[in-house]
Amino acid sequence: MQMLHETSLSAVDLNLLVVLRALLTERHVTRAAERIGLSQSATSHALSRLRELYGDPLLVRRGRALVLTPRAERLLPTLERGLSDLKAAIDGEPEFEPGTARRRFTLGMADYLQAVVLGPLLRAVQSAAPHVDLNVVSAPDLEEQIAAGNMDLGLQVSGRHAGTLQNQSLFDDDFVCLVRRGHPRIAKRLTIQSYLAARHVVVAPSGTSGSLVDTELAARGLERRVALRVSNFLVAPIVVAETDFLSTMPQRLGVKLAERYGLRALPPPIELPRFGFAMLWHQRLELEPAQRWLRELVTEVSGELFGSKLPPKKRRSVSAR
DNA sequence: ATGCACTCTCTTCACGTGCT
DNA sequence: AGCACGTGAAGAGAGTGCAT
Repeated sequence: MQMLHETSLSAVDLNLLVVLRALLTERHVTRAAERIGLSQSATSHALSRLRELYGDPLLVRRGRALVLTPRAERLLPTLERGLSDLKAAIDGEPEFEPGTARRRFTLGMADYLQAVVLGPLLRAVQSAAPHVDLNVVSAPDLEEQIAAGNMDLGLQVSGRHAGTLQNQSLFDDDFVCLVRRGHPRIAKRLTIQSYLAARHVVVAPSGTSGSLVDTELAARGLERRVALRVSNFLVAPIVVAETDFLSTMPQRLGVKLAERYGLRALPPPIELPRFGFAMLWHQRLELEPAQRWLRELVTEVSGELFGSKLPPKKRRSVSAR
Protein backbone atom coordinates (compact mmCIF):
# COMPACT_ATOMS: atom_id res chain seq x y z
CA MET A 1 0.00 0.00 0.00
CA GLN A 2 1.17 3.52 -0.68
CA MET A 3 1.92 6.16 1.91
CA LEU A 4 -1.10 8.28 2.82
CA HIS A 5 0.15 11.51 1.28
CA GLU A 6 0.47 9.80 -2.08
CA THR A 7 -2.97 8.23 -2.13
CA SER A 8 -6.47 9.39 -2.85
CA LEU A 9 -9.41 8.74 -0.54
CA SER A 10 -10.71 6.04 -2.86
CA ALA A 11 -7.51 4.08 -2.31
CA VAL A 12 -7.98 4.06 1.46
CA ASP A 13 -10.26 1.72 3.39
CA LEU A 14 -12.04 4.35 5.51
CA ASN A 15 -13.00 1.66 8.03
CA LEU A 16 -9.35 1.65 8.98
CA LEU A 17 -9.86 5.17 10.37
CA VAL A 18 -12.54 3.86 12.72
CA VAL A 19 -10.07 1.25 13.95
CA LEU A 20 -7.40 3.92 14.26
CA ARG A 21 -9.62 6.13 16.40
CA ALA A 22 -10.39 3.21 18.69
CA LEU A 23 -6.71 2.33 18.94
CA LEU A 24 -5.58 5.89 19.62
CA THR A 25 -8.22 6.53 22.26
CA GLU A 26 -8.02 3.14 24.01
CA ARG A 27 -4.24 2.74 23.61
CA HIS A 28 -4.91 -0.95 23.95
CA VAL A 29 -5.41 -3.32 21.01
CA THR A 30 -7.73 -5.76 22.78
CA ARG A 31 -9.96 -3.04 24.22
CA ALA A 32 -10.01 -1.23 20.86
CA ALA A 33 -11.03 -4.50 19.20
CA GLU A 34 -13.88 -4.98 21.70
CA ARG A 35 -15.01 -1.43 21.18
CA ILE A 36 -15.37 -1.77 17.43
CA GLY A 37 -16.52 -5.40 17.40
CA LEU A 38 -13.43 -6.99 15.83
CA SER A 39 -11.10 -9.64 17.13
CA GLN A 40 -7.78 -8.73 18.66
CA SER A 41 -5.98 -10.32 15.75
CA ALA A 42 -7.96 -8.45 13.12
CA THR A 43 -7.37 -5.19 14.97
CA SER A 44 -3.68 -5.93 15.18
CA HIS A 45 -3.59 -6.59 11.44
CA ALA A 46 -5.50 -3.36 10.89
CA LEU A 47 -2.88 -1.57 12.97
CA SER A 48 -0.21 -3.01 10.71
CA ARG A 49 -1.98 -1.65 7.65
CA LEU A 50 -2.37 1.71 9.32
CA ARG A 51 1.33 1.79 10.15
CA GLU A 52 2.13 1.10 6.52
CA LEU A 53 -0.42 3.70 5.39
CA TYR A 54 1.00 6.45 7.59
CA GLY A 55 4.61 5.37 7.49
CA ASP A 56 4.64 5.75 11.26
CA PRO A 57 4.40 3.21 14.11
CA LEU A 58 1.48 5.26 15.60
CA LEU A 59 1.52 3.22 18.86
CA VAL A 60 4.74 2.03 20.50
CA ARG A 61 5.33 -0.11 23.53
CA ARG A 62 6.37 1.46 26.81
CA GLY A 63 6.55 -1.31 29.33
CA ARG A 64 3.19 -3.08 29.21
CA ALA A 65 1.42 -0.05 27.86
CA LEU A 66 1.13 1.42 24.38
CA VAL A 67 1.84 5.11 23.90
CA LEU A 68 1.09 7.37 20.95
CA THR A 69 3.85 8.63 18.70
CA PRO A 70 3.92 12.42 18.13
CA ARG A 71 2.35 11.84 14.72
CA ALA A 72 -0.53 9.92 16.29
CA GLU A 73 -0.98 12.62 18.96
CA ARG A 74 -1.38 15.25 16.20
CA LEU A 75 -3.63 12.96 14.21
CA LEU A 76 -6.21 12.25 16.90
CA PRO A 77 -8.11 15.59 16.97
CA THR A 78 -8.25 15.71 13.16
CA LEU A 79 -9.46 12.14 13.11
CA GLU A 80 -12.18 12.83 15.70
CA ARG A 81 -13.39 15.87 13.76
CA GLY A 82 -13.28 14.10 10.40
CA LEU A 83 -15.19 11.04 11.58
CA SER A 84 -17.72 13.26 13.32
CA ASP A 85 -18.27 15.20 10.07
CA LEU A 86 -18.59 11.95 8.15
CA LYS A 87 -21.19 10.72 10.63
CA ALA A 88 -23.10 13.98 10.24
CA ALA A 89 -22.93 13.57 6.45
CA ILE A 90 -24.47 10.12 6.77
CA ASP A 91 -27.01 10.97 9.47
CA GLY A 92 -28.15 14.11 7.66
CA GLU A 93 -28.23 17.82 8.47
CA PRO A 94 -28.80 18.47 12.18
CA GLU A 95 -31.63 20.82 13.11
CA PHE A 96 -30.60 24.42 13.73
CA GLU A 97 -30.85 25.23 17.43
CA PRO A 98 -31.00 29.03 17.67
CA GLY A 99 -30.66 29.00 21.44
CA THR A 100 -27.21 27.42 21.34
CA ALA A 101 -26.00 27.91 17.76
CA ARG A 102 -22.83 29.94 17.25
CA ARG A 103 -22.55 31.40 13.77
CA ARG A 104 -22.54 34.58 11.74
CA PHE A 105 -24.90 35.40 8.89
CA THR A 106 -24.08 37.88 6.14
CA LEU A 107 -26.97 40.02 4.90
CA GLY A 108 -26.95 42.47 2.04
CA MET A 109 -29.24 45.52 1.93
CA ALA A 110 -29.17 49.21 1.14
CA ASP A 111 -28.73 51.72 3.97
CA TYR A 112 -32.44 52.54 3.76
CA LEU A 113 -33.36 48.98 4.68
CA GLN A 114 -30.61 48.80 7.26
CA ALA A 115 -32.08 51.86 9.01
CA VAL A 116 -35.61 50.45 8.94
CA VAL A 117 -35.08 46.74 9.57
CA LEU A 118 -31.87 46.26 11.52
CA GLY A 119 -33.02 47.48 14.91
CA PRO A 120 -36.01 45.13 15.22
CA LEU A 121 -34.11 42.33 13.51
CA LEU A 122 -31.18 42.56 15.92
CA ARG A 123 -33.53 42.55 18.89
CA ALA A 124 -35.21 39.42 17.53
CA VAL A 125 -31.86 37.72 16.87
CA GLN A 126 -30.55 38.61 20.32
CA SER A 127 -33.67 37.25 21.94
CA ALA A 128 -33.92 33.98 20.00
CA ALA A 129 -30.26 33.26 19.23
CA PRO A 130 -27.88 35.01 21.66
CA HIS A 131 -24.75 33.54 20.06
CA VAL A 132 -25.67 34.44 16.47
CA ASP A 133 -23.96 37.50 14.93
CA LEU A 134 -24.62 39.42 11.73
CA ASN A 135 -22.56 41.01 8.99
CA VAL A 136 -24.60 43.57 7.11
CA VAL A 137 -23.20 44.97 3.88
CA SER A 138 -24.56 47.47 1.38
CA ALA A 139 -23.53 45.77 -1.84
CA PRO A 140 -24.52 47.25 -5.22
CA ASP A 141 -24.00 43.80 -6.78
CA LEU A 142 -26.29 42.07 -4.31
CA GLU A 143 -27.45 39.27 -6.59
CA GLU A 144 -23.94 38.42 -7.75
CA GLN A 145 -22.80 38.23 -4.16
CA ILE A 146 -25.65 35.90 -3.24
CA ALA A 147 -25.04 33.73 -6.30
CA ALA A 148 -21.33 33.56 -5.44
CA GLY A 149 -22.17 32.33 -1.94
CA ASN A 150 -20.78 35.43 -0.24
CA MET A 151 -24.13 36.29 1.32
CA ASP A 152 -26.79 34.32 3.12
CA LEU A 153 -29.65 36.67 2.34
CA GLY A 154 -30.29 39.91 0.48
CA LEU A 155 -33.06 42.48 0.75
CA GLN A 156 -33.93 44.81 -2.11
CA VAL A 157 -36.78 46.37 -4.08
CA SER A 158 -39.11 43.65 -5.41
CA GLY A 159 -39.26 42.82 -9.06
CA ARG A 160 -35.78 44.13 -9.70
CA HIS A 161 -34.03 40.80 -9.88
CA ALA A 162 -34.18 38.83 -13.09
CA GLY A 163 -31.90 35.97 -12.13
CA THR A 164 -32.54 32.53 -10.75
CA LEU A 165 -32.53 33.45 -7.07
CA GLN A 166 -35.36 32.50 -4.75
CA ASN A 167 -37.38 35.48 -3.52
CA GLN A 168 -40.18 36.35 -1.14
CA SER A 169 -42.06 39.64 -0.74
CA LEU A 170 -41.69 41.25 2.68
CA PHE A 171 -43.52 44.58 2.76
CA ASP A 172 -44.68 47.52 0.64
CA ASP A 173 -43.78 51.16 0.92
CA ASP A 174 -44.97 54.54 -0.36
CA PHE A 175 -43.18 57.81 -0.90
CA VAL A 176 -43.08 60.77 1.46
CA CYS A 177 -41.61 64.26 1.09
CA LEU A 178 -39.34 65.75 3.74
CA VAL A 179 -38.84 69.48 4.27
CA ARG A 180 -37.54 71.43 7.27
CA ARG A 181 -39.96 73.07 9.67
CA GLY A 182 -40.28 76.75 8.86
CA HIS A 183 -39.61 76.22 5.17
CA PRO A 184 -40.30 79.67 3.64
CA ARG A 185 -42.22 78.47 0.57
CA ILE A 186 -43.98 75.31 1.75
CA ALA A 187 -46.96 75.71 4.05
CA LYS A 188 -49.23 72.99 5.51
CA ARG A 189 -49.76 71.20 2.23
CA LEU A 190 -47.31 70.48 -0.51
CA THR A 191 -48.69 71.69 -3.85
CA ILE A 192 -47.37 70.61 -7.20
CA GLN A 193 -46.24 74.18 -7.79
CA SER A 194 -44.16 74.38 -4.63
CA TYR A 195 -42.85 70.83 -5.25
CA LEU A 196 -41.57 71.76 -8.70
CA ALA A 197 -40.21 75.08 -7.46
CA ALA A 198 -38.11 73.43 -4.74
CA ARG A 199 -34.56 72.23 -5.07
CA HIS A 200 -34.44 68.45 -4.59
CA VAL A 201 -31.93 66.16 -2.97
CA VAL A 202 -32.26 62.73 -4.56
CA VAL A 203 -30.83 59.51 -3.18
CA ALA A 204 -29.40 57.28 -5.88
CA PRO A 205 -27.56 54.40 -4.20
CA SER A 206 -26.17 53.16 -7.49
CA GLY A 207 -25.18 56.67 -8.54
CA THR A 208 -27.45 56.59 -11.55
CA SER A 209 -29.72 59.44 -12.59
CA GLY A 210 -33.47 59.09 -13.08
CA SER A 211 -35.88 57.56 -10.60
CA LEU A 212 -39.45 56.37 -10.29
CA VAL A 213 -40.46 59.90 -9.20
CA ASP A 214 -38.85 61.51 -12.26
CA THR A 215 -40.52 58.96 -14.52
CA GLU A 216 -43.95 59.80 -13.06
CA LEU A 217 -43.31 63.54 -13.40
CA ALA A 218 -42.12 63.10 -16.98
CA ALA A 219 -45.33 61.20 -17.78
CA ARG A 220 -47.20 64.37 -16.82
CA GLY A 221 -44.83 66.58 -18.79
CA LEU A 222 -43.23 67.85 -15.58
CA GLU A 223 -39.66 68.03 -14.33
CA ARG A 224 -38.16 68.77 -10.94
CA ARG A 225 -34.86 70.46 -10.17
CA VAL A 226 -32.47 67.83 -8.82
CA ALA A 227 -29.84 70.06 -7.29
CA LEU A 228 -28.08 67.36 -5.31
CA ARG A 229 -27.70 63.66 -5.87
CA VAL A 230 -26.28 61.56 -3.00
CA SER A 231 -25.68 57.84 -2.63
CA ASN A 232 -26.78 57.50 0.98
CA PHE A 233 -30.33 57.77 2.38
CA LEU A 234 -29.12 58.99 5.74
CA VAL A 235 -27.42 62.05 4.24
CA ALA A 236 -30.62 63.41 2.68
CA PRO A 237 -32.41 64.43 5.94
CA ILE A 238 -29.30 66.26 7.14
CA VAL A 239 -29.27 68.26 3.91
CA VAL A 240 -33.01 68.90 4.25
CA ALA A 241 -32.66 70.01 7.90
CA GLU A 242 -29.93 72.51 7.06
CA THR A 243 -31.29 73.91 3.75
CA ASP A 244 -34.55 74.59 1.92
CA PHE A 245 -34.06 71.41 -0.11
CA LEU A 246 -36.84 68.84 -0.42
CA SER A 247 -36.33 65.08 -0.44
CA THR A 248 -38.76 62.45 -1.70
CA MET A 249 -37.97 59.11 -0.13
CA PRO A 250 -39.54 55.83 1.07
CA GLN A 251 -42.20 56.61 3.64
CA ARG A 252 -41.19 54.11 6.32
CA LEU A 253 -37.72 55.58 6.57
CA GLY A 254 -38.82 59.13 5.85
CA VAL A 255 -41.23 59.26 8.79
CA LYS A 256 -38.54 57.85 11.07
CA LEU A 257 -35.98 60.40 9.91
CA ALA A 258 -38.48 63.26 10.14
CA GLU A 259 -38.95 62.49 13.84
CA ARG A 260 -35.20 62.21 14.40
CA TYR A 261 -34.27 65.45 12.62
CA GLY A 262 -37.38 67.49 13.44
CA LEU A 263 -38.55 67.60 9.82
CA ARG A 264 -42.01 67.67 8.30
CA ALA A 265 -43.17 64.59 6.42
CA LEU A 266 -45.73 65.48 3.74
CA PRO A 267 -47.62 63.41 1.19
CA PRO A 268 -46.32 63.88 -2.37
CA PRO A 269 -48.46 66.27 -4.49
CA ILE A 270 -48.92 63.63 -7.21
CA GLU A 271 -49.92 59.99 -7.07
CA LEU A 272 -46.77 57.88 -7.01
CA PRO A 273 -46.81 54.10 -7.43
CA ARG A 274 -46.30 51.95 -4.38
CA PHE A 275 -43.24 49.71 -4.37
CA GLY A 276 -42.30 46.58 -2.43
CA PHE A 277 -39.29 44.95 -0.86
CA ALA A 278 -38.32 41.30 -1.04
CA MET A 279 -35.64 39.03 0.30
CA LEU A 280 -33.48 36.98 -2.04
CA TRP A 281 -31.48 33.82 -1.42
CA HIS A 282 -29.79 31.11 -3.39
CA GLN A 283 -31.59 27.88 -4.26
CA ARG A 284 -28.89 25.80 -2.59
CA LEU A 285 -29.77 27.39 0.78
CA GLU A 286 -33.46 26.61 0.38
CA LEU A 287 -33.57 23.66 2.79
CA GLU A 288 -30.60 24.47 5.03
CA PRO A 289 -32.06 24.66 8.58
CA ALA A 290 -30.09 27.72 9.71
CA GLN A 291 -31.02 29.61 6.55
CA ARG A 292 -34.67 28.70 6.90
CA TRP A 293 -34.60 29.95 10.47
CA LEU A 294 -33.06 33.26 9.33
CA ARG A 295 -35.62 33.76 6.57
CA GLU A 296 -38.49 32.98 8.91
CA LEU A 297 -37.11 35.49 11.40
CA VAL A 298 -36.79 38.23 8.76
CA THR A 299 -40.32 37.50 7.57
CA GLU A 300 -41.63 37.58 11.11
CA VAL A 301 -39.85 40.85 11.95
CA SER A 302 -41.09 42.47 8.71
CA GLY A 303 -44.63 41.35 9.47
CA GLU A 304 -44.50 42.73 13.02
CA LEU A 305 -42.98 45.99 11.79
CA PHE A 306 -45.23 46.72 8.86
CA GLY A 307 -47.92 44.10 8.55
CA SER A 308 -48.28 42.50 5.16
CA LYS A 309 -49.70 45.59 3.46
CA LEU A 310 -49.92 49.32 3.92
CA PRO A 311 -53.34 50.93 4.49
CA PRO A 312 -55.13 52.04 1.31
CA LYS A 313 -53.62 54.99 -0.53
CA LYS A 314 -55.09 58.49 -0.76
CA ARG A 315 -53.98 59.30 2.77
CA ARG A 316 -53.68 63.05 3.30
CA SER A 317 -51.60 62.92 6.46
CA VAL A 318 -48.46 61.02 7.22
CA SER A 319 -47.63 60.02 10.74
CA ALA A 320 -45.01 58.02 12.49
CA ARG A 321 -45.89 54.45 13.42
C1' DA B 1 -27.01 -12.09 -16.06
C1' DT B 2 -23.87 -15.61 -14.83
C1' DG B 3 -19.75 -18.12 -13.66
C1' DC B 4 -15.04 -18.07 -12.50
C1' DA B 5 -10.68 -16.49 -10.73
C1' DC B 6 -8.60 -13.34 -7.93
C1' DT B 7 -8.07 -10.16 -4.04
C1' DC B 8 -8.93 -8.52 0.36
C1' DT B 9 -10.42 -8.74 5.05
C1' DC B 10 -11.76 -11.22 8.96
C1' DT B 11 -11.55 -15.11 12.02
C1' DT B 12 -9.41 -18.85 14.51
C1' DC B 13 -5.48 -20.92 16.13
C1' DA B 14 -0.77 -21.23 17.42
C1' DC B 15 3.37 -19.41 18.85
C1' DG B 16 7.05 -15.88 19.85
C1' DT B 17 8.39 -11.71 22.43
C1' DG B 18 8.69 -8.39 26.06
C1' DC B 19 7.39 -6.81 30.38
C1' DT B 20 5.88 -7.11 35.36
C1' DA C 1 3.87 -17.36 35.38
C1' DG C 2 0.68 -14.35 33.51
C1' DC C 3 -0.59 -10.72 30.47
C1' DA C 4 -0.73 -8.23 26.16
C1' DC C 5 0.94 -7.44 21.61
C1' DG C 6 2.88 -9.14 17.12
C1' DT C 7 3.07 -12.37 13.49
C1' DG C 8 1.89 -16.10 10.44
C1' DA C 9 -0.97 -19.88 8.40
C1' DA C 10 -5.31 -21.53 6.88
C1' DG C 11 -10.00 -21.09 5.73
C1' DA C 12 -14.43 -18.46 4.97
C1' DG C 13 -16.94 -14.85 2.96
C1' DA C 14 -17.61 -10.76 0.23
C1' DG C 15 -16.37 -7.82 -3.51
C1' DT C 16 -14.38 -7.08 -8.13
C1' DG C 17 -12.96 -7.75 -12.88
C1' DC C 18 -13.50 -10.22 -16.90
C1' DA C 19 -15.14 -13.41 -20.29
C1' DT C 20 -19.17 -15.52 -22.10
